[in-house]
Amino acid sequence: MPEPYPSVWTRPQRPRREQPPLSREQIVSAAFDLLDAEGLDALSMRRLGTRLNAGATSVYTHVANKDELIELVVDRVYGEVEPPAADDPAGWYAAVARYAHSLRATVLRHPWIASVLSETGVAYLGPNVIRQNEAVLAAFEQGGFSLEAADLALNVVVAYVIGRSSAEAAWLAKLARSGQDEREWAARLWPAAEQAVREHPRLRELYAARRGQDPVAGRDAEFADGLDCVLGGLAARFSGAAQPRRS
Amino acid sequence: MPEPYPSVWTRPQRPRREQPPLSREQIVSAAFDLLDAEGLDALSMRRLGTRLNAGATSVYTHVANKDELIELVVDRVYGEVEPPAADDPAGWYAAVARYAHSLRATVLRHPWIASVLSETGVAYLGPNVIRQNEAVLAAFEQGGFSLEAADLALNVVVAYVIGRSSAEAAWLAKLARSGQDEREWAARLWPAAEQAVREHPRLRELYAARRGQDPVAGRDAEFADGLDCVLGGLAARFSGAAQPRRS
DNA sequence: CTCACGATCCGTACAGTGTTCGATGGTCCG
DNA sequence: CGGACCATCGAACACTGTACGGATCGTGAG
Repeated sequence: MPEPYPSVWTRPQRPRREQPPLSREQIVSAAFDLLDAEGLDALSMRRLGTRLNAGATSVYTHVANKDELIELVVDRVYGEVEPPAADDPAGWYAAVARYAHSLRATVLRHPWIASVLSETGVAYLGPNVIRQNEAVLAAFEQGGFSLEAADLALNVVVAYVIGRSSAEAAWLAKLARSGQDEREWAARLWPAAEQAVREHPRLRELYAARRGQDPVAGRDAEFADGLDCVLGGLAARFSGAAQPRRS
Repeated sequence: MPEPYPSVWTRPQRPRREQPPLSREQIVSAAFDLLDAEGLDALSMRRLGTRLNAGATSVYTHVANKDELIELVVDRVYGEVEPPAADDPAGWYAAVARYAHSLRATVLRHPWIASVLSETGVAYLGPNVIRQNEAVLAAFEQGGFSLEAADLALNVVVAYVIGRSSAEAAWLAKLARSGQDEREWAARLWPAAEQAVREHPRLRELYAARRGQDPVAGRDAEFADGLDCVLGGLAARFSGAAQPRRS
């Protein structure tokens, strides 16, 4: 590569500090956009840098790690979840159900988060996570749960919602990567699936029944149904005054 | 680097095909061992190759992708889970509970799987997964669940178990990476945690109560308790004859 | 027996990755 | 005006997954 003629004219000449140079806030936003637009694989420090009109490694002045960056982004995602309102007049059941739906919707809106939640292990100390957990505990208490029962209930609900929507999000992310429509993909999957369940009558029947149904509506309904079961179980055990069996 | 004197003598001379050269089975086993021993980051195609006394890229003859390799390993992990026995005399509840415990134990035995499950989205077509799902469906049917109810119940249980134990596994994996003891780590985390929940009375009380308790036993008990709630909810809704609310 | 073929293996190479380090140069305080 | 700070960034390091092409093998056909 021929070295450019060195003179005042060829030299980049005052790299102009024109942006409010950089800030953690900005960086997290940019990373967030990048993730939403192109998925987890597309987030590299270099690309993030250039997207900020900054050098590749300038990010490290404001963020120690890529991991740390991701923790920050994860908490920002949690910021989109609507926590249950204190003293929801519709009762704890409806409040928690709304929360669960909001949590799932948020995960599905940012499917890349699935691949990351299991590494952070639900970023325990993020301020948004903490605020929401407190609010959910309050909602359960309002419904007559003891604090220990509320804790147990919170963990059950979160586990269910995250477990379920992570799987859904992984599916959506795979779809997005391959750029195909959901029905199209499902069609291509059918032969393999039918082959795989050939010897398993129950699964075969279920798969056959699901054929040709609207997958989105089906998932929504199944989530709601399952949530109903979970909340029902919690209500039966705790609502009113009871204590959890242990401790 | 000085080129070695080229002659018959310096040339490596018949690289001797001595191993039963390679096989998908072998490769998956080696990857499995590597993952268990050193975690997900330690699995690179090159290291896997050398561990097999094979060249770095020889693996690609038997496996198309790293992703494909991981799918295979995941299904092998599922092979360790004990499916519920058909016609368990203890009843569907106990059978499913045993299955849930086995699933969790398996995940915790191989914590790296947490980071991978959410990308594969529960490797839907792996033979082991399918076999187990069929068995669980059977167990539910034996308990009087309709097939649709059994499907719903299966998904609820799996979501709960995976959601919960993924988070636990992520925690364990982080511990393993840092090489520290669990109590040690917890001690280092305390100040930050207490700071974070300062304004949140419920969480603060819960954290304080947990202080100094055995974390392993606590997690086991909480899992069992939560599982009880979930299964209770399912039983209340379906066991006996009822249908799920939405067909 | 010869020879060609297909499968297998592996060295090399490419385009990337996260992260470290040292130099650069702008900004502000004394 | 001097000097201390500090954000920025280019270059470099040790890796990564994988495509490609040549080498080597077992095997079966002629």
